[in-house]
Amino acid sequence: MPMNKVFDALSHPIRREVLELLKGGGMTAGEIADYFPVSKPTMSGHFAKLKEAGLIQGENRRGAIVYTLNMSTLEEALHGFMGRMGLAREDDGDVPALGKKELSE
Amino acid sequence: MPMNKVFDALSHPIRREVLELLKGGGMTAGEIADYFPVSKPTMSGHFAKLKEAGLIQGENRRGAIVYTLNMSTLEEALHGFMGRMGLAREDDGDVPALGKKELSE
DNA sequence: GGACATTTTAGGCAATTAGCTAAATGCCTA
DNA sequence: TAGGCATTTAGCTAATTGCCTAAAATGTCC
Repeated sequence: MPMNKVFDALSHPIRREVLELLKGGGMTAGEIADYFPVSKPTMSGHFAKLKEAGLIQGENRRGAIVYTLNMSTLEEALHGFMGRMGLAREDDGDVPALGKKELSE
Repeated sequence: MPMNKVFDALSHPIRREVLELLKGGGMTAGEIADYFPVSKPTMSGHFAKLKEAGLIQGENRRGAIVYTLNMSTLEEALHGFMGRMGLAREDDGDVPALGKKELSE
């Protein structure tokens, strides 16, 4: 998934909080919406943006839509950017962007 | 620094690329601007947003302004969000957000 | 102090975003 | 199939964003 859309989706605090909420498991659109002080249509727009970025997906379940987190997309974008910034995870081993020569000058 | 402003600043690809560029050391506003296909005033606006988020700082040096990266702000925001999402770094040890009881059900 | 280079501010414009209410759609269940 | 609940779409408004050019500020150096 394009990193641009992921970071765009992450730029709104409500959308970040939705992801955090879904960490605990799938929730219906209405359940999620009840956590936030905005209208359901507004929340629907936030869901659309998160879905477009590949961060969540919706599934029809008995008349309601259950949204679930797509952790791998988030992980990929975040780790991708951190890697490019030299903020790699410890188990990644080395720092390919900066070799010995550049470090010593 | 407020995480909201950091993620807002990170939402534009040019601003993320500026950070990446500054990884290699301080650069003047003009030098940075030359890397991007937009006008200098537009870049100045991007710098302002990065500065407001605490991601960079500017210093006067012989008639030019040298911007430098503030890695700790980026690290704090990114690790903070990842921690809340359960995407902790490997050396963080455990996963405080989900204990044994919740895992087994 | 004056000319020059660098960067930001001002002002303007088109597009996008975030929010709302009201209406339409989807989908169960009786 | 009709009613009802859940969700999205439509249509609107206000505010913000991102970009531009032109002008102003800031600071250097002669």
